[in-house]
Amino acid sequence: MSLPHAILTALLEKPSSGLALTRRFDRSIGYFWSATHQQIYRELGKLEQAGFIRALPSAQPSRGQKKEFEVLPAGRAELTRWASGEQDPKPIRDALLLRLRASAVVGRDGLDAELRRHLTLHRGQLAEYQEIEDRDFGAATAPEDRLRRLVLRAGIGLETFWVEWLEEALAEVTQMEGVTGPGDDAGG
Amino acid sequence: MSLPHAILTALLEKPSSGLALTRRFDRSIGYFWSATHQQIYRELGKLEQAGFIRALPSAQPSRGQKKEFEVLPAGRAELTRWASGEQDPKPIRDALLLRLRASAVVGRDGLDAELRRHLTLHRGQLAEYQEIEDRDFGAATAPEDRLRRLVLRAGIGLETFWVEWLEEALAEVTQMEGVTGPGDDAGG
DNA sequence: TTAGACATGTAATGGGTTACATGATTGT
DNA sequence: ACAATCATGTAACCCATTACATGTCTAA
Repeated sequence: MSLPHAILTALLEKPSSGLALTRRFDRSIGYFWSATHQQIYRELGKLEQAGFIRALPSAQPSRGQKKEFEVLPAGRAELTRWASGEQDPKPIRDALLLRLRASAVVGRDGLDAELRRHLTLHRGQLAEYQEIEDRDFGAATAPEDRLRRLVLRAGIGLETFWVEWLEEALAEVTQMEGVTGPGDDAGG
Repeated sequence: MSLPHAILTALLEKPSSGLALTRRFDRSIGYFWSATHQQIYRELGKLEQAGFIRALPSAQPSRGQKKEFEVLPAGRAELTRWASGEQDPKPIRDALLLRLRASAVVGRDGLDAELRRHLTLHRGQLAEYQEIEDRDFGAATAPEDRLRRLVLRAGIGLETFWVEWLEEALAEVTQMEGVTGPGDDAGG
């Protein structure tokens, strides 16, 4: 149950409309918690019902009209409660690793191309993060900035890990080239 | 749509009953794709319907009776197709990072305790992985073993990243101690 | 014959994804 | 008038999670 809290955080940082939130979830917040506009609108409705947020008085309540939300004290309290509680980390759930394990059984056809593709994607993401760090956190000292920088550095660390691991994986798979494996149809 | 393929992979490695699969998802496979027994039973039903797997003839079809499954050629073909296709990596979705960002807005109460708790959990998981690597992959040379080792090394790399990042985060947060931040109720 | 472990399954709920629908605003 | 874009919203489907239900086997 993190999406409502992601939205509360975003709205505390800056009151916004549903579409503006969607845009922000495509940028900074989406870097560690993605969401589509449908999820966001549905959740905004629930949060309003629960009394955690309200539409800014200026906004007309009609379809197609912009409608901005702000967080109410109850919403801030709920976010504080959630942020200060306990929550176990979720186990890894990664399809590429699963496909690697499957490749060990049914053969490595197309595997190195896919690894190369992922390597390119992760290098791009890493470059994007590093650009943000250089631009926005040159000499951050305020506590909020330090925490936000920590979050960004997690993204950088994760992408760095993937780049290094993919390079290692490619080296291994390339080395196996020509070697008979199950399902490769090279050895019966 | 990875769970059915995870099950096909597991069944190709060794035909099993639903409960036996559940056990294996708690160990090796679950290290990168977790699933509960309910998910597994439901998916086994679908896979059987689709003609990808079948119950071993020996198994009686009654409730409470063990029922073992094996993969049919169509199932192997489907797994091959899936493993050799393209699939983009999913964006990061991590509640702890979200809570850190929320802490930047509502205050850091209880944050360092939670970071310490996560650090302990990740250190434990890392030790478990390294034990498996030492025990099972002392001098692996077969292609399948190399791929399985690569998967394990991804787990090790990820846990290593988290341990290092959490240490960095703890140092930062400890350094902020006593410094006024939003919602800390130390500065109004 | 009862308790406990083994084994499979149903039901309810909620989140995530995709496709589609509707209205408002702006520029030409 | 028209098209494009902005903006909000509905509907359907699937997956994941949790709680619960049912039957079998084994051994005290």
